Amino acid sequence: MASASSLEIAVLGLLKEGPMHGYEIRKRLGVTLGPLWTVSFGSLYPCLRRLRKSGLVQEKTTDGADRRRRKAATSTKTRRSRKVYEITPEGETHFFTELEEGAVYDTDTFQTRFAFFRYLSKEARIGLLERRKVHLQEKLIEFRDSLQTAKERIDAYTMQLIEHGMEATEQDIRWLERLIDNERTGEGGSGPTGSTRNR
Amino acid sequence: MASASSLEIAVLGLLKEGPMHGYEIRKRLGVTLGPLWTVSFGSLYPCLRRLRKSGLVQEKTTDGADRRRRKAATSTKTRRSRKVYEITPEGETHFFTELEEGAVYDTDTFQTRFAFFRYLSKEARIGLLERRKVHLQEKLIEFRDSLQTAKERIDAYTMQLIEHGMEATEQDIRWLERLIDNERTGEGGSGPTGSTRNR
DNA sequence: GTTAGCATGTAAGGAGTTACATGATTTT
DNA sequence: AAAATCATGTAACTCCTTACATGCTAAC
Repeated sequence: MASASSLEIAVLGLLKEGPMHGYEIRKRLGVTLGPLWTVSFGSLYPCLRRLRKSGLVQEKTTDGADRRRRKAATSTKTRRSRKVYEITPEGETHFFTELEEGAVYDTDTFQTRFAFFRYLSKEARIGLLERRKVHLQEKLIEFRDSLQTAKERIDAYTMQLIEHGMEATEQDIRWLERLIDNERTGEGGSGPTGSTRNR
Repeated sequence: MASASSLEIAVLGLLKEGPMHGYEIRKRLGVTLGPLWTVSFGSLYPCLRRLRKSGLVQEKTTDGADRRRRKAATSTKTRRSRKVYEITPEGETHFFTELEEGAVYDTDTFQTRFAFFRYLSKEARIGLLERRKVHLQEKLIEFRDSLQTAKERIDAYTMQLIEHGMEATEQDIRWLERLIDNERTGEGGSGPTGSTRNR
């Protein structure tokens, strides 16, 4: 069971909220992970097949009436035969393991974990945030070294690029520091922790 | 001649400074495009082959002494047979076309163009910066709509993700505005334009 | 003489995309 | 009846990566 892609994690995390079919998963991805995270069907359906083959999700056995046999359904929308997937116990285990152990070196990977932070303990959340912070600080040092070493040889535009990269990284670090602070003080009002377990 | 990848543009741009072999190109990419831009050889060499087949670069005919025939060279480092590439006139044309017409929707694509801004006219530079700015402003609107539409349904952590995404985008826009301003005022001190044509 | 660094290249594979193919249901 | 939307899936392609294979030259 090789390390899962961000998409696999996101699908598992979404299915934890309840059984869903592919088309719906795609729509919800944009809501849960931010409007910029979109996935094509050509990527999503093969992903679902992989997850099913690994036993991390399964096709839901349509409880009660068999959808396919009904004609002219009673207001319950029938539509085309949809495959509704649900997460398996193995999928849950895998999801939690991946969520905690996930690499923090890649922005996408980190953001995918972050979007499902509500499923982690406060300690695990702080751990991931700290690891991400350390990584960004190392990145910042790389930027500084690069400026130091190449100072004379680099183009003014490259300089702008590097300086802007540093500013963006510094802003990311400040964001992480605020989040860590929020977690530590337990926050008592509109903060993250207990909220939005809306299901 | 399909639209070139960022790597192809970067290689052509680097070769405009003078003939180079693959190993050296890789080292210089990090200097010109910032420390985070690295490419593996497994990606670079096939790219060079593609560029040669398209006639955008050519193997330099070793002027003067033929490297391979010399034994025990006279202090000039011989090393292993290296293939030195140089940009062709077609490559130059292609480079300029791609540089000006390049998409601004993708961060990598834009940054690659930006790193070679010194080869563009002030008007072309301002044009690209403005197009990038418009794109980021549209992205910002997408973020805002997403918050508006999903307000009630989204998790507090997703909210943090979206808000941070917006802050980062706003910072990017301010950076672009500063750059546009610099270009317009023609800047008279340490600004971009005339500097660093150091070769 | 062995290790480190310079130098080029191939093979396999991962993770995504677009375009295509198909078909059901709802709205106009 | 046509068009839009819901719904699933495959095929071909892109662009990158890691791991491997090879070999030269300089330094210890």
